[in-house]
Amino acid sequence: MDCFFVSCERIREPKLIGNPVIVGMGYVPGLSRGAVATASYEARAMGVKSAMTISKSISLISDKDIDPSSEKSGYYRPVDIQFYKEISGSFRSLLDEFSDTTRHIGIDESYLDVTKETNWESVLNFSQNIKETIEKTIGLPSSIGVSSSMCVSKIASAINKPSALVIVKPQNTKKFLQNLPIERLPGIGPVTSKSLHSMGINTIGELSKTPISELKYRYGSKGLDLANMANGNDRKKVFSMGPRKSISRESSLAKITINYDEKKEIIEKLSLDLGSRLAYSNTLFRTVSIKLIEPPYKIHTRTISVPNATNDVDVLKSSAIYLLNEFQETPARKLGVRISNLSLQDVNQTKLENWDV
DNA sequence: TCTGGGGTCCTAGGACCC
DNA sequence: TCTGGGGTCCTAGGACCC
Repeated sequence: MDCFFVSCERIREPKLIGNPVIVGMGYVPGLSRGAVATASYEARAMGVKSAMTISKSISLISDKDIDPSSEKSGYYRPVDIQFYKEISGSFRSLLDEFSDTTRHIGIDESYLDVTKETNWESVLNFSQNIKETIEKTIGLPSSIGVSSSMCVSKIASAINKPSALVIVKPQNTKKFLQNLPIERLPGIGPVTSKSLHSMGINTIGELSKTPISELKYRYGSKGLDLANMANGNDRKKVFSMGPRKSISRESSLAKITINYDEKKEIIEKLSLDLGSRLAYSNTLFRTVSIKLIEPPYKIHTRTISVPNATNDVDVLKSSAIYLLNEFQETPARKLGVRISNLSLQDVNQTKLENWDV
């Protein structure tokens, strides 16, 4: 989806269409707080970028709801993740009608296996049809990339945003990737990118010429993935999502605190929050983790596993608090609780226990 | 540059088992 | 008392993604 959060706001508030729009996390209407989650393309053209502070953004584009007379003005809205999730759901089910094999990633991105289309002409029609249907029935603008691999399709979908349709035929893959910066490859973040630049590798073409042995030596299994992607040999298949591996809750503190009771209270609240999600599913957990971010940004994690899978909220809560004990004196800016090692409750559990007896 | 919330995968070391 | 080879599970941290 193109600037998904903004597009969602435009669905329920059409006056935002065509105007600069900024959706901010931690933003409170009327205050210059928080950071930019998503900016419309009109706002981006005026210099607003993701993750920029709202106050910086307001210095570029003032808030039209506050100052309607201003020449350079746009609309600011807080993130309403529940609403976006609803829209995401309808867009996913729409895509599921187009292909048996879909993989939905995050809130606004999906892969479709369209191998059954037999030629590129039909792929083009198919893709245009999807794009128009999403636009007409849900009101969402989107960009689509088509190729013979997930990796190249992803890059292609992003290369001409917004509202783009890019098809890369197999014989053109090398040429397409050749001069793109390595940052376009999924899996290359700030750390890997810096490391590759230090080796003099700046484009995907240059990466593809680097000996695989060297990439493997420096980056382990990831090095092999990089080599494959750079050569357009990404063999990952589109498959539906497996079961969820972990569930977590975290929250940034209004103020950095060192006080143990305050930290404990937050950990308890997050645990209960997680627990309430378990109550209505038949999910069991075996492992509990906490996360504590110490200023300026040092991440600590502690983990403990219990012998038997459970959905007992008290076990969750007391485990989390037990783990917190090690950080009695540590200042925290953010705290989180996570459960993992998930399994589904076995309906025959009781029977089995009886057998054990 | 500063740092929201929810995830996944990988690595490396340690404990433990046969 | 010293310690092979092969394996599993657990934990802490890091990198990355939307």
